[in-house]
Amino acid sequence: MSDDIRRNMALFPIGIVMKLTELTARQIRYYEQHELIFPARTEGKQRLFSFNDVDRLLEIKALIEKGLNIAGIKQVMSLEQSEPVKTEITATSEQKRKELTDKELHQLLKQQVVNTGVSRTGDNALIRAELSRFFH
DNA sequence: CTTCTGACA
DNA sequence: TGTCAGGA
Repeated sequence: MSDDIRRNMALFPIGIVMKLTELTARQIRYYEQHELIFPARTEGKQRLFSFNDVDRLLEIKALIEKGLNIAGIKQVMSLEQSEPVKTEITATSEQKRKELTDKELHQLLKQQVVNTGVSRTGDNALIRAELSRFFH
């Protein structure tokens, strides 16, 4: 797995990352404070980002744009790297939902969040209800 | 010139 | 989140 070291190899300063991710330095530093990313540091305290860090930032950016806050992103990202639960349960019904385990529910939430996005005005009842249960 | 931390008119 | 300060 020598490719892993390449991906986690700290290479670029925040300036490059800003252009690569379209995020402001403020946001990048903010996300780091909230442990969404952990860039390496030079002796002079300069942040050095790896390819993986950039990928994470892009995911974070996508989730932010879908209306999630730090808490929501943390959970969505920390859970299952894989996604066994397919679209079959996308249209979960009330009854079937009660049978789901918390793990499955989380995966389902991630899918819906990633595919649908969270409505800040609250028009998606199902997602709304579950988000309040897990993200609040 | 670029980045860093802390703070808030 | 933006932005400015003051230092590295």
